[in-house]
Amino acid sequence: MPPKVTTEKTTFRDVKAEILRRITEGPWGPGSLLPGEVELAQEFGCSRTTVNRAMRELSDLGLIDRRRKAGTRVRPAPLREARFGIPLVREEIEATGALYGYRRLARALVTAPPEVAARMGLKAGGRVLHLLGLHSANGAPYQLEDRWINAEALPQVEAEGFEQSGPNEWLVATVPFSDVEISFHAMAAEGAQVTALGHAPGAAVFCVDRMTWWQGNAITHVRLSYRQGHRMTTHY
Amino acid sequence: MPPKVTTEKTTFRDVKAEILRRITEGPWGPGSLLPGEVELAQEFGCSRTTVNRAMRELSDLGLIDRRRKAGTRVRPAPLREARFGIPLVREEIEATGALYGYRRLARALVTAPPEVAARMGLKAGGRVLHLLGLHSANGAPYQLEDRWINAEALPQVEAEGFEQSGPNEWLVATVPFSDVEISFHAMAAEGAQVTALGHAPGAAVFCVDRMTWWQGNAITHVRLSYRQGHRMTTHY
DNA sequence: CCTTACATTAGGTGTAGACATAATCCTATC
DNA sequence: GATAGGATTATGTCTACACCTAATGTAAGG
Repeated sequence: MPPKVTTEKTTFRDVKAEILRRITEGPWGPGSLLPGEVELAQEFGCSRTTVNRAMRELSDLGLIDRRRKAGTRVRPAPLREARFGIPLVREEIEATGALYGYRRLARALVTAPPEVAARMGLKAGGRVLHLLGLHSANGAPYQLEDRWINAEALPQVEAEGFEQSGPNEWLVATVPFSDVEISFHAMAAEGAQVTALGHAPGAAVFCVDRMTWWQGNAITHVRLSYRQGHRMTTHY
Repeated sequence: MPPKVTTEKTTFRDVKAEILRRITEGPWGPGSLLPGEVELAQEFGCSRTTVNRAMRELSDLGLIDRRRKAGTRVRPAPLREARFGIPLVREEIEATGALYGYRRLARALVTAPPEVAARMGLKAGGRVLHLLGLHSANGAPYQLEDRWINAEALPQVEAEGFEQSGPNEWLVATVPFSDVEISFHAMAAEGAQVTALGHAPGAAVFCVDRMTWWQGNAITHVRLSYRQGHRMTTHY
C-alpha cells in the first residue's frame, strides 16, 4: 500500500498559532506592521480566507489592530479583555467536587423599597419578590444570594416558593433576557453577610451585582456575596 | 435611468441579529433546537457560510450550543461571559474627563521576599524590583499600584526609575507576554492602602491581582487597589 | 439483550473568486 | 502651499463548492 500521504493542510489554527508565536517570541514586536493577507497566504500555502480568519480571531482577542488599507499591526499596549465565565453557582461548586446545597433564608412579596425601585427603575409602589438564599459547598456557606424580582413584569413568579432551589435556575430557564449589567465591588459585611455567610461585621466582602432587563423592563437584580477569601480568576 | 436596485445582500450581521431576536423574543426559547444551517441559508437567501459565521459568533457569546450531528440548540442557562476591558489606568481616568496624575511612592531593588518568590515561582534570593505608585484623578487618590518585577528575567528594568510614569506603560511597550492571570478579590485595607489611598484600616478594598509570564518565566506581579466604592462594571 | 459496524447527518473548515469599503497616497488644480 | 478628486490598496464580506469529522441512529451479529 502506498505511504499515507497526509496532505497536512494548513488550518487557520496553524496560521493563528504561528502569527501569535511571531508576535510573542519572534520578529513582530509591539507596534510592528504585519505583512498583508495575500502575502501571508502565499507564505503559509493557504487561501486568503484562512489567513483572514486567523487574523480576525487575533483581532478579537485584542492583540492586533486591523484597518483597511493601513494594514494590520501589533497593538502597542494589548488592551486585552479579561473574560470571566459567569456560571451557575451549582455548577461552580460541583466543579470543585464539593457537594452543593441551597437553603432559602427568606421570601417576601413586598412593595419595592425606594432604593430598590430606583435601582431597577420601577414605579413607586411596584411589587417585588425579595428572596434571600444561601448556597453552600459541603455544608459550608459559599455564597449569599440577595435577589429582587419584578413581580409586575413577571407575575408568575409569585407562585414560586424557591424553597429547594435558587431562583436563578428557574429564571434562566423561564425568562429570556436582552440586557445584562454586571459589576464587581468590595463592601463591608453587614446583615445576612454576617449572620448567614459568617463574615465578621465590617469585614471585606467580594460582591457581584447583576441586573437583568428584558425589552426595556428590569426583571431582576441580584447581589451575590462570597465567603471570605473568594477570588474570581481568569487566565489567558 | 433605472431605479437603483440596492441588491441588499443578507449579511452575517443580519442573520445574527434575526437569530438573536428569535431567541430573546421569538419562537426559539431556551433549550429549543434550531434549524440546520442549510435550511436557514435557504430561508434567509444567503449562503451556508454566512449562516455559519452568524451562528459561530452567537456560539462564541455562549448563547447557543453547537454540536456536530446533534445540531444547534439554545443554551438553557446561557453561560455568557462577562468581558472586562483592562485598560491602562491613565486611559481609564482620562476617559472620565479627569486629570490623570502619577506619583511614585517607593522603589527598591531587593531579593524577593519568600511570599513574593513563591507567588512568582522565583528561585530563593532572586532579585526583584519593588515599586509602589499612586494613580490619581483630579488630584484625588484613585488606584494604588503595588508591583514586583523579576529583575533576573528583565535586567534592563534596573535602569528605569519610574518616577514620572507608572511601570505598566513601560512594560507593555517593552516586554511581550504569553500568559496572564487576573483575579479579583476583596481585602481589608492595610499599609499603603491606608496611608496612600485613604482607606480606613480594615475597610473593604477592591483589588485586581495580575501576574504575567513570558515563555514560562514570571515577569511581573501587580496588585491594583482601588479607592473606596470602586466598581468594575460591564454590560452586554 | 448487548455489542459492534456502518451509514447518515449536521456542523467544521479550506479554496478560489468576486465585489465592497475605508484609508491612504498621489496628483491636478486653485 | 493648501485642497479636492481620483487611483490604489488592504481588509471586509459573500458565494458556491468540496471534503472532513464527530455524533447519532440503525441494523447485523453474538
